[in-house]
Amino acid sequence: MSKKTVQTLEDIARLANVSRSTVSRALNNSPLISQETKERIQAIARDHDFRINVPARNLRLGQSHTIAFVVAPCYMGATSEEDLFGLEMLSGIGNGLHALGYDLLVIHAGPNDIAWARAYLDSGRVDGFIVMTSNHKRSHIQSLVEMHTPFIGWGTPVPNLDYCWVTGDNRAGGALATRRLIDSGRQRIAFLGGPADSLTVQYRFQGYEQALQAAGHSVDANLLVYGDYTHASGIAAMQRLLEQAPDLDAVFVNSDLMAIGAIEVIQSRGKRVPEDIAVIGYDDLPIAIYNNLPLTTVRQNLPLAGKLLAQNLIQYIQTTAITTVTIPVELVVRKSA
Amino acid sequence: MSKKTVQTLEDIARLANVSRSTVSRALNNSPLISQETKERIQAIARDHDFRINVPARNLRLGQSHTIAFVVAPCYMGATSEEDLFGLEMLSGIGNGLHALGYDLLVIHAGPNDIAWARAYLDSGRVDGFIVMTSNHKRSHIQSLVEMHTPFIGWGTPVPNLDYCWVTGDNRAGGALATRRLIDSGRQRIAFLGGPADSLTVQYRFQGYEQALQAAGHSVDANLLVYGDYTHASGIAAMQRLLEQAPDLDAVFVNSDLMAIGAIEVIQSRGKRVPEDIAVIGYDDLPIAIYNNLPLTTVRQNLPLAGKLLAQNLIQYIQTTAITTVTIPVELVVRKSA
DNA sequence: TGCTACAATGCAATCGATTGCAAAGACAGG
DNA sequence: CCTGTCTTTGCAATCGATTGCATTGTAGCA
Repeated sequence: MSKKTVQTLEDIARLANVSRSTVSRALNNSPLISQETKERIQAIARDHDFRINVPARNLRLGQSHTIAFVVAPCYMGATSEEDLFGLEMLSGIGNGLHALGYDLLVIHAGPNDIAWARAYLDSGRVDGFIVMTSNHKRSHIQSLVEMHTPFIGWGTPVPNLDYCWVTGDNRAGGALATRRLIDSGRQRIAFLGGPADSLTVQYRFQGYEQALQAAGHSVDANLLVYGDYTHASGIAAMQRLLEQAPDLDAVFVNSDLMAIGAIEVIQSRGKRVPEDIAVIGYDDLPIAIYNNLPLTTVRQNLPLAGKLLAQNLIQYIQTTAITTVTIPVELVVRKSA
Repeated sequence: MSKKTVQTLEDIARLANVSRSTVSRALNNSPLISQETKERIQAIARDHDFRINVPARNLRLGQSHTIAFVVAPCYMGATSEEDLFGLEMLSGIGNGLHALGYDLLVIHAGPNDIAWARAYLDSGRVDGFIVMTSNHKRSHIQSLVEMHTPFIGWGTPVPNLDYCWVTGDNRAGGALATRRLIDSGRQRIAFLGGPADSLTVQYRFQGYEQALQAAGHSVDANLLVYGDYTHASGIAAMQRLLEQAPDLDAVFVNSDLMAIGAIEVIQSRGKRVPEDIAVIGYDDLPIAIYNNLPLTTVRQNLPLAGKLLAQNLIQYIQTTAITTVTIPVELVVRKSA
């Protein structure tokens, strides 16, 4: 690409007949410079559309003004529940960072090490990280915290660890879905969860439980079943559910993928959705919208999440203030419930 | 994050009792340094797990060793056909770049300007760009070429413009799908395209045409109809198609989203897929797999595409050699055809 | 007029790595 | 023993921007 004539502060300085310190100060809006000079210099810079050399500034300032978004290395289709909306989230993060003058780097890292953290930090390429909590072992998150790595997590927080995070309100999500089912007159509402040992799932269950109790129902162990977020596990879990409780008339499923599997099973048994059995999913992925039977599902505000991740991480970097935020969740009503 | 004791070349130099030039050369494996010293220094660096300061090196070298992936700013659901597989592609690109020692920056840019190019280049933050051709006006791609911007495009190349690109083989994709339909005995095969003025669509049509002719069939204008890749347009187009040619028994659709819409229409008219009308989509998005009726569709090898984009762009930056590659495409046979 | 105070600007060091050139040491040939 | 050659290493300038401190200029005040 053809080089411009005006490349450095020095060049501007020459044009303006001042020193390069003055130019630097003028462009940074320092109060040391007279209004007049400031405007003159800024005009010159604008006219030659001058772009400051970011690496040089970063070197001098000892920071990179860049944040890394850490993603799992391989996306063989739909890996984890929280991977799927990566791009949508990335967009929010990108905008949030951009507004604060930061750039967004994407790095790929396996769940098996956290060497990337030191590597990227020590080499001065990034100032902090955004990680999907679910992609990392508990112990890794803990290491990050212990090394005082500047990072923020997306997803259900690891308990007893002081770090910045943003998460969707799983309890509210569970309650919202369950309440909808109750309100539409369902009596036997099942819970088809993700992995039972996942906190995320436990919170959703709590929401489910609370909503039931608030309506005078109680939870029936026969109506509880767990999968691993995949389509196949949704099918298997739904089959079990129908055996344990053939009389169920609704099911709150922890992922859209499992929900679609569940619907297949229900329909193959000759029952109708939602007339005989209502189904609510979670995540609001594209597959929920364009499914043959559009899914009623729980959606998180991803653009907002991205923005908060960006803002709070940078706030942490600048002030070491630890913020944690739980963002609201909404029910998208379509055809399945 | 706690600072390490060994941070700079100077620190290593002190430990090894040499000058910092020697350390620099040793770590860069310069032939000027004796094997012995080299190993000694490298060992020290390793033991203190030293990470070189990348911004400083980049400043000195006048390059950033960073590539920007340009994505459209807003993902309101399924914007453009080629946006959806962003993350999968990103993964391939990331790996390709990483292998070559480059980092991956993500920048958001509207289709309405290309100021980002100059801004990022002049500021020295990136060495080149990867852009989705379909997200930019022809004139913008042309501007990029004229400014000698180092970039590579993904998607059908703009004609008569010399630049690096990687694209899926649309002609082959069209032919592959059509041949499959012919081979399974279909007689009246329709073409439901994306925008008629898009080259991508025209190539797919050519594949369709060639396959028909090779089998002794010819193209019937009544079997041709166009949409804009969206679900809604798929529905509308399919309705038109069924009016123009009620006797059709197969349709090759240019996107999975439209294909799903088309199937809805077909089924609502009381016909069966694939028995009465076979449907083949394009892209192999998750919605194709998990659709109620899993879609037979055309898939591009995105991880490969990403890797090639990375490699060829860097090759171009280093040698200004313009490479263009058309990657193969495969048919994924599921239930719809 | 002379002195202080302050506003505006310039000088030069600095961030950390690279690299052309100079210098030092080793060694062989005469 | 001297000199030329070659290998190995160090010195110091450089990339471009920031910033503490010194300097210049100007105005205010007695």
